[in-house]
Amino acid sequence: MALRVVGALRDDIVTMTLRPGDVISESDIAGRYGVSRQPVREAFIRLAQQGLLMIRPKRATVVKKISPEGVRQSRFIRESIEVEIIRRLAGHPGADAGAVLGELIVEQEAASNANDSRRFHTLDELFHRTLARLIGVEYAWQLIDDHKMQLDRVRYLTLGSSSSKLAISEHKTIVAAVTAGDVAGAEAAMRAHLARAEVLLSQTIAAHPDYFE
Amino acid sequence: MALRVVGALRDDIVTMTLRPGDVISESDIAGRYGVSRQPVREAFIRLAQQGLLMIRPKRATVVKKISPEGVRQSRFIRESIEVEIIRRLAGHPGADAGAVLGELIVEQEAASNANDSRRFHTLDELFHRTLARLIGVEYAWQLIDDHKMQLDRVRYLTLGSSSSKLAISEHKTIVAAVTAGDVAGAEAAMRAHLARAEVLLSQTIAAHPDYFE
DNA sequence: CTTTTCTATCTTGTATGGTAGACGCTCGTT
DNA sequence: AACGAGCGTCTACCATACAAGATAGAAAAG
Repeated sequence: MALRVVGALRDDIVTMTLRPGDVISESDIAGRYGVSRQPVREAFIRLAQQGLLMIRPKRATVVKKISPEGVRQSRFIRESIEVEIIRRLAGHPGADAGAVLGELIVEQEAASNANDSRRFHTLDELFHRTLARLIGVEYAWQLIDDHKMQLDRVRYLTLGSSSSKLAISEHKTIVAAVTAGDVAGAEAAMRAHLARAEVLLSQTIAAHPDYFE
Repeated sequence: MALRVVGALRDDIVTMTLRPGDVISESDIAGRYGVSRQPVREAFIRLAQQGLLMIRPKRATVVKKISPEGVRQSRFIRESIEVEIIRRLAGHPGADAGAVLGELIVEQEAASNANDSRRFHTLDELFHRTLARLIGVEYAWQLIDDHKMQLDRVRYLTLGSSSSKLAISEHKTIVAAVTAGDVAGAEAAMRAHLARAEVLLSQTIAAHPDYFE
């Protein structure tokens, strides 16, 4: 049941129901979920290790503000790994890689046309995860996923401004380069695709400066 | 004081004082360190999140066996990031990069000549961390450090077989390529340097099969 | 002798009480 | 009026007690 608290709190944080800077306490959350303080405490520890909370001994626990530097370095990590993935994939593209990825893009177009940004986000994530799976490093994506929570908070603030058409176009470019075995082209396309998150961050900082440190 | 337990247990695990597969319990560790069960429990949670322990509900807690697949993927992550680091560094080598790294290599040679493998290991780690710092992504190295614990357990099993001379030679090759601005050469040197860990893993699995899953 | 069932014991999980530290407010002093 | 000291209150932290599940071994039945 402590895990339930973890999930609930994490959702509240990434959906900005609990906003950066908000102060919470073990007793507070315990009463809100009808459990004891102990499971809440353990949930706090888990979330603090994931960088979502900041436990201040003897004082209080606050929802961590988003660190622009941290987001920047998370982006660096993601770009490093995804570039390596795409290079290896373009170097040895499996037989069914093009088909599997193409199928995903079709679904993304459907979601985009239906203006279902939530589903598009899920499919976008699945696209990148599939790239990792195709070369047998799905665990690596799991790592990215952990560090992506910070960026997801940013993304949630700018929902609706989803330029899904552009993203789909970039996905197509990537897949084309992969199936053609064009390593350098695939790498460049991936870097361009990921670079768009940079402007997203700048815009969000300007729009919500109090959520950042 | 819970953090003290975390540190002590982590040291015991990476130094193989607590071996993979060993069963421990909260009460056991609590009595051993003269504290209550609660701090120990929180320490277990932290170490479980770091992949060193496996909490089996209502049964027991075991020191996680080393997953060859996990080590392999950790190596993939590390190689991805370090290659990206070295490429950027070779592309824009700072003025003092060569001097700083050269100084570290000198110390490594001293440690190697003195057969101080413990100090050499520290200096080796510092070398790679410095590479990250030189392009402003020290946080990225911190990530590698977390995932490196698994490999450190392997490394501890094969202490003494440290081919430090070879490592130093490879470090020199890397630094030379960086100062020369040779991006491709630096990348190749780094990949070769990291690839040696692969054979280390195979040898260790053969020598201690019961420590792996 | 084999198999099955039940119980004793060990484990983690949860709840609650007490402790020490840090902040903020009030009251006293200058 | 302005500043400082003291006290109340809130916090995370630790210790203890209780509860529930899972296993191992003994005992009983076949």
